[in-house]
Amino acid sequence: MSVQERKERERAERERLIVATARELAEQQGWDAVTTRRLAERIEYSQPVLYSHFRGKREIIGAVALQGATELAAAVRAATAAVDGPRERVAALARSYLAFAARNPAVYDAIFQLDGGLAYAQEDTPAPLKDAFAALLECLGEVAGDGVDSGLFTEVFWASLHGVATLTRSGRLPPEHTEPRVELLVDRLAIAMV
Amino acid sequence: MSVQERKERERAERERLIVATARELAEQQGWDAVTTRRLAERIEYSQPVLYSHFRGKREIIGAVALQGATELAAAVRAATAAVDGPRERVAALARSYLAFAARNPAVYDAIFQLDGGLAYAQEDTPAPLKDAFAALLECLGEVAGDGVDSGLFTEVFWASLHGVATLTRSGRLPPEHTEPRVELLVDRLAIAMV
DNA sequence: TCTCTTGTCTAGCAGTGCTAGCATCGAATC
DNA sequence: GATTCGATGCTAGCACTGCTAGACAAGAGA
Repeated sequence: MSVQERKERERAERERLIVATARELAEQQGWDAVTTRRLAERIEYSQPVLYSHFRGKREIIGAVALQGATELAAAVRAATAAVDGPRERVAALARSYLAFAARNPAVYDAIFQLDGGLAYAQEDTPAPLKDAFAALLECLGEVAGDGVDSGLFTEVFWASLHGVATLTRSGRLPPEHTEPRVELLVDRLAIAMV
Repeated sequence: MSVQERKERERAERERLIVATARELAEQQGWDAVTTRRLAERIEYSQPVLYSHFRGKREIIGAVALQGATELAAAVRAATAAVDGPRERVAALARSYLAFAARNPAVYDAIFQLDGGLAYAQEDTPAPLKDAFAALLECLGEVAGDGVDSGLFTEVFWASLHGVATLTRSGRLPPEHTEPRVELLVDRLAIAMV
């Protein structure tokens, strides 16, 4: 019994190591550099060990995405919690979202650009993803404005942030004017109700 | 002299064939399926021929992107030209943009997601890309509102559309409510001046 | 007709994700 | 303590990727 428990513990520990290493490697050199060979070498096991934990590279990306979604939700909640006034709260949300994307580009890609084999916007969507959307909704719901569904509003605001984040990072938007872009988005989209 | 001209003509024709075939293959089976071997087979030449026209796969993607940007600019201009009123013009622009992205997903990716080795938002940005942005600016500039730079406004509106387009296609946004999302974006962002 | 450039092909490199099958280690039994 | 035997990680290899060196043939010009 105790032997089996120890083995399971060690297995779980190794799985964490794989995910952490994949994430680290992706942030350092991009997802293209995360090959099964390199990853296996870094965790000091052979390639087939990876496949005893994950079905393939896609699932590893998915695992990083779930971890990242949890952190993104926490970051957004932390950034908005102490802010007074709906307008300023939304501005804080936008800034923290873009800061997360800029600081963790590989993780952001895992969540929102790459195929990690995860279900989005469905019943069987993993909890961390649902919760990340919920974190946005909590703050954005109060500025949707009369007659506008808070879910729809959250989707649109989120999509706008996503567009700014991805276009900026790929060099399609010059990075200088991010702050006025955020101001414009918040001023126009958010309707602070009394 | 005439011989050389004929050869140049044939070369240019083959280059068009490569780009068209790459695009077709990408739309049919996704960019992952566009391998140099498959592409070479489809154009009925060997792989090295591709490298006598382009430095590599990246440049082929870039060529598809430039072609697509030209078409996108034309589509947006065609959709907005005959529409009366700034508000409705902007709505037409948004719908035509999203329709282009939905109808040509591989081309859209080549322009806005993949690395085609092109310079964006700089002096040496290729003309088709500059012109596509100009097409957006022509229409969006008139609804930027007082005191807001039309370039900045165009960037933000474009980023929002880009977010909706990409998140919808990757399944992260449910595809059903695209129209109300567009309505919301247009109503909130665009300020129709008198 | 012969030469020589130009252009295309075959073959191969180093890398990718993934897997079959062998070897070894260690827990459980006698 | 010796022995079985299942779990587990390894080596080696598959079919594929982007890309390139070098052989070879076709055709223009003398």
